[in-house]
Amino acid sequence: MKKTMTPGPTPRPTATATGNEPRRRPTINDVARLANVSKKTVSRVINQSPFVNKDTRERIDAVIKELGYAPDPVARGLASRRSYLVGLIYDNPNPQHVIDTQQGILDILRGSGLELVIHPCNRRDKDFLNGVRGFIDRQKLAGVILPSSVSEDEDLVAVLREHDTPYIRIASVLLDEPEHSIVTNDAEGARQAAEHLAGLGHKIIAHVSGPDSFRSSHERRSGFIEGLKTAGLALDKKLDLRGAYTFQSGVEAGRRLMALAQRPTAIFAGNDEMAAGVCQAVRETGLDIGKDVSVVGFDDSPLASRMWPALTTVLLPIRASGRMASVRLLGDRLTKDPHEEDLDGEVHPRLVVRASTGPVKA
Amino acid sequence: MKKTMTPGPTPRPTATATGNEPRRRPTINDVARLANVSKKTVSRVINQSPFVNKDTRERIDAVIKELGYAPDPVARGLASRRSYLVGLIYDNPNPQHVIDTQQGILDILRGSGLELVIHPCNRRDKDFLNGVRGFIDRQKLAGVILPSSVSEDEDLVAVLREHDTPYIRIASVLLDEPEHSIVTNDAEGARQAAEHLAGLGHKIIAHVSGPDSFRSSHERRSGFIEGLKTAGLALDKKLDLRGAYTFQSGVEAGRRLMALAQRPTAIFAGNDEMAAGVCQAVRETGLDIGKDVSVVGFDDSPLASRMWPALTTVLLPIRASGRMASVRLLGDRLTKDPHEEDLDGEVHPRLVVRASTGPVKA
DNA sequence: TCCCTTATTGCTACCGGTGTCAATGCCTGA
DNA sequence: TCAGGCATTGACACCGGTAGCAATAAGGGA
Repeated sequence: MKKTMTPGPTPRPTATATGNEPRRRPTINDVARLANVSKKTVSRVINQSPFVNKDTRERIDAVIKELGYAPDPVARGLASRRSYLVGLIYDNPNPQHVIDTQQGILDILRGSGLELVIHPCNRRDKDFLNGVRGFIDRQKLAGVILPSSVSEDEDLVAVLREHDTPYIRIASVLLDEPEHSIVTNDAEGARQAAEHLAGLGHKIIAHVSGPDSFRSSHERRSGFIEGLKTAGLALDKKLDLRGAYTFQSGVEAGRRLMALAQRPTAIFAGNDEMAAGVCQAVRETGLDIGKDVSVVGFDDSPLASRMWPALTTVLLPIRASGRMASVRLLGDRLTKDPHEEDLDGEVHPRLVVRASTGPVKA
Repeated sequence: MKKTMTPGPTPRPTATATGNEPRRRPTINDVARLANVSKKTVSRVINQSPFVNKDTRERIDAVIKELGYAPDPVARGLASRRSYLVGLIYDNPNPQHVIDTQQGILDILRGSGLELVIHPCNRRDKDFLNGVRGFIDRQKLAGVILPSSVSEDEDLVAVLREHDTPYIRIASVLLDEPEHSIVTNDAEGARQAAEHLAGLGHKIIAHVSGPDSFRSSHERRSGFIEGLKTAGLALDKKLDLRGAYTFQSGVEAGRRLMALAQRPTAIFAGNDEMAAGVCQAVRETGLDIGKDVSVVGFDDSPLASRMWPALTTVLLPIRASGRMASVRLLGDRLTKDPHEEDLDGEVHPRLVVRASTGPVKA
């Protein structure tokens, strides 16, 4: 239908031919012209407006398909004052968490025309809020997802509200209205860890918790204590240490525990990083992990399965929480219907038993 | 100059007033009006056009500052047919690589008004190219960065060229014109590993390489062989195994090596994942890592420093390569001048000696 | 003094969509 | 037969910038 009559060489095979000319993407105007309607009507069709006659809609859909037309998200963003970008803000975290969250979000975004823009930040940096402000103000994000590393920051959330940016917080407990939250129920996982250790006959059990500033530290600790209680045990004050979710802090806590007159026979660390550190400290003492001392972590990071002996830990379904967050955030803007299980607002941790735990020595 | 004379109600307080009304962002029109110039001239200023009178420029800059104006990237994207988004496409995430690359890119993007959009993919999926095509066609990316997991895919690169999307490939060796490449010189690091082991007196040294399909596997292997040669050693065919860059493949290769009549006293694995697997296999035999058998990895992943004993490995400056790629990709679009060291087109690996290697047993 | 250059700047038309609101056609009840 | 209501559709302005080119002012040489 185009310049097919030119007598010259290379007569451009078919419609999809890619000569070396610019090859412009079809626009809404092209569709409108070919379907013989106004662009507004085409716009209605691509936005699934119910006020379009069935025949008209079919005709337009046919043209869209023939042309391979897809609306330009940039233009849509400008006109509607809402970009087709989803923001992910996070702080330094555990790489595996980041990756899993990204994957989860993308599981949902894929095919919807939305893209994921990432924005790591540093909450200790006093300028971090301005960075975030710039980010969400510049791009008019379709929404923002806040994983656990930043979801508890009320100042951050205030900024989002201020800019009318929809958001979802992923956290160990409910922090907000349920519509804005995905709950990971960390306490549940810790409880399982406690029951597992108690079930192996351990009585002298220690805990190394994460930093005070994270809600998850408290949740994991209190879930653990609760689990112990169920088994008729209590957490001795001397065996209740605080770490910082880092490997090094795990090493230090482990050393302190190993130096005690009455050493624990089992240790539950608030995450795998610290658990790995604890293992190192135990080894320094010449004791065997899984035999002399059982160690449990939290997260099921890649580290856990690659350590020697492999670490018993609590698997937190981060990727699933990312999917749920996206579904909740975008709901109506998604093209395909989400899976049933992603509609739920919470995930449940699960204990993964490996070689780092064993029955208490007689 | 505005509608100040209207007698009606709600005379709209002042320009900067922020009641609780929406608080509209200033636009180029606001700047133009206040500076008493046309928007085109303001546009020239924000785009650093040289054809603006100095006084005019200063006046406009002052207004911009006063208003806190920042151009809307979406509108700019629409008008200029180039978004302010940088794409990162990658496969197979070694999480740490992904994170480091993202960080490196963001080190440079930060403050430039550009954002990072991520697009993980699966090269084994036959539809992956279409996914990528949709991605770069929809968003008109300012550019794309291809880290080593995808940089060798010529079909992918062809798609980028086809869509006139600028790109940079990060790879172990030069794959393209230098302007499109960042080179990581993996061979160099492997050579250091060989020299280290030879220096410890090892003679019977094995290698577990990555999969054939990655250039980096060959580079690391041939660098290693070269290093051995320098030390007067050669890589025995029986000790030259192929893995898949996965933990499990490392375990398997390690077992095979441990089953040999003449066991190697040192093993160099093509990455840390496999090295961890090798360590596990060695342990199964009852031998001690670092004493009976020395093991060297490649990447310096978090795993390396958290293992017991900590792994001697080759640190690959991934983050720096991400920075370089961004600088090369965006050059002129960046607001602040890049650091000297980020202008270089290649990074150099470095051996990190830890506890998994030691002198050969007498 | 006048025409031609060069330096600046603004007018106007887009980019590819969306929002508002009026217009059109047809059906229904009075 | 006529007004009113519902279902559809389109005209037009606008989102916030950029691009091409004409317009205007100032400087220089003949």
